[in-house]
Amino acid sequence: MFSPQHAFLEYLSKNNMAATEQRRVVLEVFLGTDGHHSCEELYMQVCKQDPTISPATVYRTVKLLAESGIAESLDFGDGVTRFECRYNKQHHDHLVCVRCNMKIEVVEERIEDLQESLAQKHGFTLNRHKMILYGICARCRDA
Amino acid sequence: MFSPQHAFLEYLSKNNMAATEQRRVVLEVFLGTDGHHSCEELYMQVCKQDPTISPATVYRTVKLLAESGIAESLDFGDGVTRFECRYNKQHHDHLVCVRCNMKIEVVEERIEDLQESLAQKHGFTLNRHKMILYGICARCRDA
DNA sequence: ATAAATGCAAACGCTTTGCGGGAAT
DNA sequence: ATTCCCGCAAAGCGTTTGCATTTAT
Repeated sequence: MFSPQHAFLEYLSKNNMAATEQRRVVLEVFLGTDGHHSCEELYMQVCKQDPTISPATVYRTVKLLAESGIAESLDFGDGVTRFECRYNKQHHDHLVCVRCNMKIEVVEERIEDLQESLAQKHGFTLNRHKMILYGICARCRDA
Repeated sequence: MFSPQHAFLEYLSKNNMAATEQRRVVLEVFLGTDGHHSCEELYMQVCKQDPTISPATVYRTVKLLAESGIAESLDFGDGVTRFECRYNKQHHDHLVCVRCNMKIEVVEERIEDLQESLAQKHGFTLNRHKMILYGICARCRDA
């Protein structure tokens, strides 16, 4: 009832979709790799578990994970869509090191509040936002 | 001395690049269309002025505009890179209506400050950031 | 039995690139 | 004269899709 696995099964049955072995494997791999991963990266992991699963199935399944709210898609601007787990996780933004690509998840309530009032000031009902901070991390600067 | 045209010529000569008619036309079109435009959109405008100019040249020239600091590339997440004029314009972020695609340029100094201190708190030297707020504009909500 | 999901390979949309002829320096 | 640039067409990239077959319901 409170696991992402269960949530996914519920989403599938609610939409008359089949609970296939491939979908189970993709979800398992997705949950097992924390961080922010592309479909290609996930596919490589999936292959280790079952080499007969195709890239197309990974793309298709990850899209379902996003639609069901278990995954969230991220665009760091390098042409690749990445995904992170959103299940039972609070919203956060990202701090990205432009040198080593390290990514830190950050939250700043005051920014969120200001975004909301900024949107309101312009008559907008805010749905969501994307905020990515690019810089150089401490380790790279000292290196 | 203070026009984008001059700045571009200077950038070109500094890098041993030729001041061609095509580059002049692309710059002129870019400066003449305010807002946020894709290379394809710019190409269509360019064609009206000179139908012999190729898409490839538009892509190549716009890239030069970005490298020279006259243009800035924007990624609103729909798979198309757009460009806006950066010459003598202050930094700003964007508010995007997810329904009609209207885009408003916004600035909130307090957010900028909080971003800076948030980065510092994590040991980052901040280079730049991307912030896009997605929502529904007043007109679309009332419609 | 029906409807849906899979693997495969081809197609997609945006963008970049190799090439030979042509233009700027 | 040399270097750089252009237009063209082809390739590149991550991702999506049509199709015939296999699988879940």
